[in-house]
Amino acid sequence: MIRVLLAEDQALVRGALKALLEMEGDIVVVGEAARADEVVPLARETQPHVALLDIELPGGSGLIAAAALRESLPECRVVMLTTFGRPGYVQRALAAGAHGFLLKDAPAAELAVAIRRVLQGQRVVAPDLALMALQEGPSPLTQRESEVLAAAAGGATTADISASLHLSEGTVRNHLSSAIQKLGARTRTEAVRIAKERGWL
Amino acid sequence: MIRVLLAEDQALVRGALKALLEMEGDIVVVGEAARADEVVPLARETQPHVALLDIELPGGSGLIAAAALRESLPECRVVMLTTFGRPGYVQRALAAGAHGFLLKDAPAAELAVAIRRVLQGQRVVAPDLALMALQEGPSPLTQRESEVLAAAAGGATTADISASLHLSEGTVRNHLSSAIQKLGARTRTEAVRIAKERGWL
DNA sequence: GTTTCGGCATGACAGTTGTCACGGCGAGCG
DNA sequence: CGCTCGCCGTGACAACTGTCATGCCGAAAC
Repeated sequence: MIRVLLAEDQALVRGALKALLEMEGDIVVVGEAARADEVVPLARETQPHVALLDIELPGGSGLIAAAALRESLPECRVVMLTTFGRPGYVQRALAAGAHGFLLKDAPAAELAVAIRRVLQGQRVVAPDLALMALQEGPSPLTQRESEVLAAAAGGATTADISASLHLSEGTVRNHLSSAIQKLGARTRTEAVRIAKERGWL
Repeated sequence: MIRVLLAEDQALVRGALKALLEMEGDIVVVGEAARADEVVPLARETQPHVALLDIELPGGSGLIAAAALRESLPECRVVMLTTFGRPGYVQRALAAGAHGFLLKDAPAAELAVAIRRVLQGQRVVAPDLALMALQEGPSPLTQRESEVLAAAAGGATTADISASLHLSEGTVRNHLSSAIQKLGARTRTEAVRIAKERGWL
């Protein structure tokens, strides 16, 4: 039997995925987590062969959970599961030690296939996503630019950002201006949208 | 047997929900739609007792599909299913003729229960959502304000909005200013964020 | 029939934002 | 070492944004 840990914040989807997996016969869901910080303790307790992690989880992202899992249970394979094909996520997920990366857009039959492949040591990435990831490349933003842009995402003003990051307003505007140019945007708002679409935020 | 139509854009989630429902024994999924505009034709063909509609669907929202379904198959009950508890959605969904409104946060067991209740003529709304909907009330924005705010959501400038809605720039700024005040925001970006959170966009 | 409200518009104003030029500091590199 | 690059800052300027006062129009409400 393949022992699977399931991390997904929406209970209904989590329950449905469990039903789907257990229809396979040779798969059993040994643990269910709704938050990122529940993953490692639960994995220690249940010793799964594979952890299926949603990338967007409360209590820290699935990426953090994947890295933590890699530390404490190196034997456990990690498959990331996510809604949007943000290409930036793929690189970050693989860097965090994930063995597979699936979209929720994929057909249901593919899930069990992916789990078996990953258990055999293969890396499984949704093909169109892999392509996109190669095309887009990694984020062109420096760390500071990302921070400033992230702070601007919620609608904060320049003054708000400068206060929260302990920078001068002029510097904040410079970083934003740089990010706007790199992303081909015309306003900070547009830059935020583009960065989010690409998974760079 | 209860005949169910399933509309959900993410194939994996759709397949998983189907597996969950069919575990019940007395429920059969007779149709699966990935887009809003597939719902009515598919329903005509498959004659379901209940349609389970995600609110966020490509090809028009689930709200539109619900209203169209109410027109062409009045016998068919409608249950909306959504990710976020945007209170504004509840009112709009009920106005569109939905009989139930569930969150994907709800426990998996609740889904079948809700379907059976709705079939018996009851209205089923997730209790915490109903409360929030009453607290928040409907959107305070006029139609024009909503349109302008929606156009601003993607990062468009005042000039862009005025062009796409055939208004003067001054008028756009007035509508935005009004929306910003009504929402208690300080910038258009913040107003967009607040309106989205409340389901008013 | 007068009042109220939403929509549309103009003009003016202060404040914010995006850009540019310029300089300084520290880290990595040939 | 000199060079580049990221980071931080300043000052200045044009453009954009948010607000306000004021006005006109049509529809709904009293």
